Amino acid sequence: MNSKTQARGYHHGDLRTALIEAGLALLERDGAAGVSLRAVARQAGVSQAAPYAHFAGKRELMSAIATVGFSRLRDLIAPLASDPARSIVDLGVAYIEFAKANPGLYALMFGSGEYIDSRDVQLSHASRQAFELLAMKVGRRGSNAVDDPGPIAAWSLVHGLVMLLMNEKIPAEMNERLPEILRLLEPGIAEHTRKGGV
Amino acid sequence: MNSKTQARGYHHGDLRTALIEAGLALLERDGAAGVSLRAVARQAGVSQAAPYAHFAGKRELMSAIATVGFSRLRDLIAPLASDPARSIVDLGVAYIEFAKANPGLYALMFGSGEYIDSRDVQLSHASRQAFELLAMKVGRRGSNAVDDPGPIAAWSLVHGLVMLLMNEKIPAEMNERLPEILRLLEPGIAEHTRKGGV
DNA sequence: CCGCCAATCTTAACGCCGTTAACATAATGG
DNA sequence: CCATTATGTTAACGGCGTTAAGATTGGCGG
Repeated sequence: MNSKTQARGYHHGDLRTALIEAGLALLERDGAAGVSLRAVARQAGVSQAAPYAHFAGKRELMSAIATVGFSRLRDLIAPLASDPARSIVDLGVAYIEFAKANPGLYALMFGSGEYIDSRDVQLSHASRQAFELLAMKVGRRGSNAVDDPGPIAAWSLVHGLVMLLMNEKIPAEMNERLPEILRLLEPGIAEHTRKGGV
Repeated sequence: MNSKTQARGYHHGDLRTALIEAGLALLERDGAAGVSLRAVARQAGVSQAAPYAHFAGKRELMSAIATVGFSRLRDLIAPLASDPARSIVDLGVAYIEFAKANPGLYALMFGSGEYIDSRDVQLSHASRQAFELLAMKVGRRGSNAVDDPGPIAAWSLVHGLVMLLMNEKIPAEMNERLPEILRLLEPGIAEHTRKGGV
């Protein structure tokens, strides 16, 4: 079915990709706890030690999976970020929907350094790309995203909401009031943009 | 040295407490990955299966540790929340400092359900207490915290900031601009309070 | 076309983990 | 005072990440 997922002989053909896809599948099926190198290898129809030909260890596999997650997030919000008809709140809602649709993946992407290596080059590059899309809409023009408190506040608010909702720290009823919550940041951002903008 | 930490005979005396304290110590020394039931038991000078006399399994121990974390957080912010001279931003800064001083513990408290049981009675009670202190300062009077978007937005913003800083998704230089970022929420909260307040 | 090399994959083993079962010890209270 | 019960021990199970040693194979230089 898939392009190269059919293992035939001794060699797989595209095991690296197959392992990442198997990891993504296990992540959503059984949660992060269900993702083990051995389980991923099993899922890909390969022996337990085979992944070590493509990844130095578990953290590297997990980082690769998280990188795929950031790419998907970027692809999801890119059209919204460049569409002037979409508001900041629209962007936030789409972001939250991505997290709710892929809870295991999202938790991996933003989890502590236990599973992934935050300094992995591919990974931090992918996460920066996603962030800059957000900043394009939120930030004041002419400043680079990393120095601008506006986008950072927006990302933090949205990310915090997602985490607290997912881990049941705030009640699920709040799901329907997300736009209302996100809007609370708008006056502050507007004021800040006016003060510091071009 | 400690009150009852000195194991003497066959029976420990207060093993439950000792295990939680050992877990807290390992959490900060080696990170969440270094906390295993066996390591905790070892640290407490007791056999590998001894913890099962006090906890049903690893998740229950971890939940107990996280509960202690929420109690500490509550004790830290309680005086600030009830002091009218302290602003919302002061509260947020103190919160973030707690997280930075206890990164392993904080990550456990707000981590996914993999290690802890979010529905644990003690745990959710302790986390609610801490949240209500925040709401006392941020929320509009007369509404219960859980229904008020203001406190939820404030908590989300602060929590998101902490997580993104800890996991190196935003640069560490932002540490010095936290008050500036937190202030971005103030206009929105003020407006919202005026509209819906008593 | 052939032979060799490097990449890829396998099996086997190590120590660590969570958990359970069977048993030992000690504190307590009827 | 002795039996019950809470607390602790040792031993074992399967699963995990990782490494070592060897098998298989695709591809490239001759």
